[in-house]
Amino acid sequence: MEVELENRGLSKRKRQILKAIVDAHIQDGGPVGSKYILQSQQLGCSAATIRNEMAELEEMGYLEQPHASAGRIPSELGYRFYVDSLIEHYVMTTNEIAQINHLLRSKMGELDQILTAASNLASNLTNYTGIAIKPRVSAVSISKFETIYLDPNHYILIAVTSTGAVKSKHLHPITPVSQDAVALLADVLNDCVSTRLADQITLPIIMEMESRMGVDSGLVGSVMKEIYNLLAELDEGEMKVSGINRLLQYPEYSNVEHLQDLLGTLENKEDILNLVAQGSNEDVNVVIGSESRVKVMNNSALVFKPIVKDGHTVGAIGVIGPLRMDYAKVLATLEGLSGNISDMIHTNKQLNGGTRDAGNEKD
Amino acid sequence: MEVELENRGLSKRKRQILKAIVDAHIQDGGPVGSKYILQSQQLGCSAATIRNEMAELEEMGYLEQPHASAGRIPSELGYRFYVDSLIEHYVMTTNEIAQINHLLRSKMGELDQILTAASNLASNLTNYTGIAIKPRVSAVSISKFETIYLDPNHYILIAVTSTGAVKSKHLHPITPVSQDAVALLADVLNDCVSTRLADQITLPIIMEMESRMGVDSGLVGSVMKEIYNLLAELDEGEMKVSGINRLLQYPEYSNVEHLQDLLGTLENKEDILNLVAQGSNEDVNVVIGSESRVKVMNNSALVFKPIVKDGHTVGAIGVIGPLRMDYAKVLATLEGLSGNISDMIHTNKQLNGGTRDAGNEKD
DNA sequence: GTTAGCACTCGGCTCGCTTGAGTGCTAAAA
DNA sequence: TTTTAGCACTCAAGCGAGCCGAGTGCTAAC
Repeated sequence: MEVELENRGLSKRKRQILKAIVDAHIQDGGPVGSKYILQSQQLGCSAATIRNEMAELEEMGYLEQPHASAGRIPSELGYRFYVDSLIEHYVMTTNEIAQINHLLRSKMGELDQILTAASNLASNLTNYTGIAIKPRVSAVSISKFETIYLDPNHYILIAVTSTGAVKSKHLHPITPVSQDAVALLADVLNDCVSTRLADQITLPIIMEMESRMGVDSGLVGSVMKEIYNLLAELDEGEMKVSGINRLLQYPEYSNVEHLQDLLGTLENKEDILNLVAQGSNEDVNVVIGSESRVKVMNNSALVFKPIVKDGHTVGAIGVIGPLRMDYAKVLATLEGLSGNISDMIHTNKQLNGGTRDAGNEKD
Repeated sequence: MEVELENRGLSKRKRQILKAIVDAHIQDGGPVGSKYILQSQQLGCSAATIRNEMAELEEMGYLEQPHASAGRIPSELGYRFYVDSLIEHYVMTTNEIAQINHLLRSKMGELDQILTAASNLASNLTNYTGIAIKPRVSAVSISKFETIYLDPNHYILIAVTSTGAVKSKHLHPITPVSQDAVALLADVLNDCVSTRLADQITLPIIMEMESRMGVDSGLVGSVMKEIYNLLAELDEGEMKVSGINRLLQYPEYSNVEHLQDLLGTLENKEDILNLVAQGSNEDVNVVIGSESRVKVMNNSALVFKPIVKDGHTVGAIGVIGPLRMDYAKVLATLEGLSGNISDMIHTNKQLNGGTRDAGNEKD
């Protein structure tokens, strides 16, 4: 009974045929006919039987026919079933593993850089478009402030967030300030603002700050405005795309409309950031075409894997491409990459005693 | 004689015909025939005469014929002559000016953000792909260091460059350090390293730093390594692209190869950063197809305007698109945008005493 | 339930035809 | 010498007919 459920009532033969069709279609992109299945698979039956099965699979919604006298192609439901139940585990070649190790190890840097490198690598290894994401973080606070005095009309405000990100703002006060005032400002901010969320900074707190700043209380107003901006920026999320040109090799994107849709989505970022925000934090997520509510994704698939540190999603890497994506390979690649990245950001100390710099995160 | 020279020996009529052809071609993208010129222009001669002139213009290299029985299209030389001598000044609509003002003023922030907003705007207003560039800076030094102590195994190094950019690195020393040691490190770095270029940091200097750090001399090695990395990153330049999808509306990019070439170039960034680095610092630069040594640009044109502050190029905005670009409009738009940006970054003090300016922050 | 056979469908390709925009050339006019 | 009118020529693009072949659905027999 469980097996029946998991297989959604598909006989073993139907599953084998469906898998063969998806595999073949992923490879050439053309419709797959009964004759091809007959000779590629070893199921002891004739083409006519296969045709019957295919007709039933179509009726069940797993296959589609582009036109009456063509073979079948998988429907979105077909891909979904394939990804959930039929897919074979792809084993990365030693060469691929070596590439991951080499590039990521050499590109040690802040999380930003690691993610960008990883998205590049994902694109290279899979031949689809890679994306690197820094997700929206809603409940972020600032854990530490610092100020750098440059001249009486110019100082820099530095903020370290609870996720470890460092942000800076240049400030140009109208009335000249002293180095001491700027230093005091950092102390006051650390005492009054840090570890508080935006909506926990109340008027009494601001008044206390102003009183502690004494003659330089005028600084508080402008600084607080910048802090709000800064928190808002953190809230936005970021996304980098690499390997757009790889899309062009897939005939599905010679349809200008599909290409335009996808490029528009990549441009926008909003839609994809939302999808990633909604996704599971643990697994690799697969979004197939119109499964998402994002209409523009209709003819494409998105696969992504969040990078988790200390229970927080600090980033994600992914791949975007045509529906007939080589899911097996993409899943394996993203798993491999994310494993490496997690290792990197969890190794706090390094062998060489040098720097190790897990970018945006907190310890 | 001077006029002759400036017009490269083209009679007034030839210039009028050439301009009419370029204008028409920019608009429809098709070859332009003698008949069209006859009725669009008021030059008192017949189609046959125009044909003769066109034949001569072709011989001189300003026009090309896609095939024997088609009209003419401008050659790269033709575009160049058009841009240099024939172009009419485009006057921005009040609506366009309002858009620039509104969006840029509302997007006050660090230079990064301004540039990105400007490139978006350039793309919107012109209907081509916009780019925002932070150029390579070769002779950059660090003007100020700061450190932020987080815990005995984790501190942050902050560096402010001579161009005002702020960069940060997380460091995780193997042996625990004290807050005082980290603070001392900042002082030592400010005394010994700041204002020096990378190749001016010699062994004696490093030894002096180690001696001043006392028991914590072990920190110096790892920090110096990060500083080198940081300087290397500054050296790289950055580029953001917006509105790639706009390219698809131009039939020249339905040629998959051309599109692939251009997308590849946009991906790479190297080529365009080089072009911008070579360009004039003052004017709007126009690079028409194979004029540049970048082969992949063969079927596209790049127009960009550097943003200069205190004699240094701190950024650039530009537009990339097909050869038959509406140069008049693009030139006007970029001039307008860069004017606004310059105003913004030169206003050191703001009415509200708020922020402004140059910063590229790192997390 | 499976198979063999057959008629049918339909996209994609090729071929030839027509159309029309646009040219170059020549010979006459200015 | 320059301009013009006229004419023959060229060639891409669009259209439709026709063929091909892969692949189907259906039916009748196993």
